[in-house]
Amino acid sequence: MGTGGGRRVGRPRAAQRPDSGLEPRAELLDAAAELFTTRGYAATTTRAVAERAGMRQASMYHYVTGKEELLAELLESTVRPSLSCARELLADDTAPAERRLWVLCRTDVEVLCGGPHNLGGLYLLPEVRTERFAGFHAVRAELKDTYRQLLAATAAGGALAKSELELRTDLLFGLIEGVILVHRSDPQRPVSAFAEATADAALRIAGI
Amino acid sequence: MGTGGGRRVGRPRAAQRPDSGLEPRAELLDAAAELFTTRGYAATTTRAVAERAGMRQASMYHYVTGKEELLAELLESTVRPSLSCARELLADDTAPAERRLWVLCRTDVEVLCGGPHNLGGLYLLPEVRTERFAGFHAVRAELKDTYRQLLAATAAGGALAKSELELRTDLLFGLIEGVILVHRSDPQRPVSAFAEATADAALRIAGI
DNA sequence: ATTATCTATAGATCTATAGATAATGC
DNA sequence: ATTATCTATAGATCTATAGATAATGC
Repeated sequence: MGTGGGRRVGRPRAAQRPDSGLEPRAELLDAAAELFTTRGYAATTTRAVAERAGMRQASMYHYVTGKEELLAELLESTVRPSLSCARELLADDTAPAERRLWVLCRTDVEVLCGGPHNLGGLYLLPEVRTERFAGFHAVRAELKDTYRQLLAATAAGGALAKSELELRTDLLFGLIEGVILVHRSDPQRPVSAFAEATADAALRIAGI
Repeated sequence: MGTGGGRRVGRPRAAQRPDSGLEPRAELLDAAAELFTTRGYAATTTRAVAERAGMRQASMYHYVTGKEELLAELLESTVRPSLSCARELLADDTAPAERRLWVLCRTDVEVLCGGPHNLGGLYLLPEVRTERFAGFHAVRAELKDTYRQLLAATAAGGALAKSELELRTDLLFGLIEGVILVHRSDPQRPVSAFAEATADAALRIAGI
């Protein structure tokens, strides 16, 4: 028997709503993603998250320890697909580095802007800088380092001094992480074309 | 008699501290800038702002109506210098548009990254999207439009179709607004050289 | 019996106001 | 008298826990 449809163990929910088909924890993550990105993390209460997920505030604690856990999981889940794509591209030596860097940029933009919520916006929250999110910072650092290595492997990048390479990596990665700001200014633009245009721009920034 | 030194009317403050030389309202704005950018707007309490400004929580209400007013004023004060610079550059037809656009980018980055606090980071707060900050959105829109006009006045920009021009303006403006993210990744970098490098990158993004 | 949920609530905030107080100014 | 500040606090939250309840499963 699947998740939906069948009778569920436990006291029924007070507010019955159409079955989303998601596990309760996924419902909570989904609700948190929506609220954190639109209202901000600190401004979102546990009550708002729980009610949007279809349960009462207290029931949320059956699945997560609190708001922080939701944010930490959302952050990491946003970087991980990009990171695994980045690792594959770094290992693949059949294509030129310029092309692989372009593909990485495009993929990243598609992930960041393509989802139902602007999850990429979470990177920008000031709260995220704290120690609590060390796990996220670790995967993010590894992703950024892959950008740096791919850039260094290009013809133009290989000729750069170390500090110049770092600067270009920062600019390039900054454009990609900040792309959500650009996306916000015209959400109607089709994501696939937008991702390609941004990848073009990213390579121009990097001086390729 | 100047602001500092002389005896002041009114009950003395409970916690005497070295005179900052600022008016009380400016002390509050300064404290708010620091706290909003580092901890986030929603996460900052009126108490934290007031105490950092050297007064008790309740005393803050003698100068401002609440947190929102502080944020609104900080936002507008960050854009206004850039906007007046932008207007001058738009009117000045002695220099080529390419050069004027470059100068605007450099100035903007210096303003955003040069201050004692990363005020530019406030642009990114989700709370800012609400109606309450319409004044800020108006000046920001005018600044962005100046970027667009300068870009359209360049040789490369003049050749673009309307939608392509909008896209390039969005990318260019997005890099500048998001530059604070890049600055964060290495705050040690000297601002003036960083501003020039970013202006170079901005023009490359725009396809110039 | 086990489970997922509920209701109720203690304790910890946080905001904004009321009213007192300690200066200077006349 | 005027002013800038203070202390105190009411009212409104918000979080996290305790304990009750209504399902299924055996």
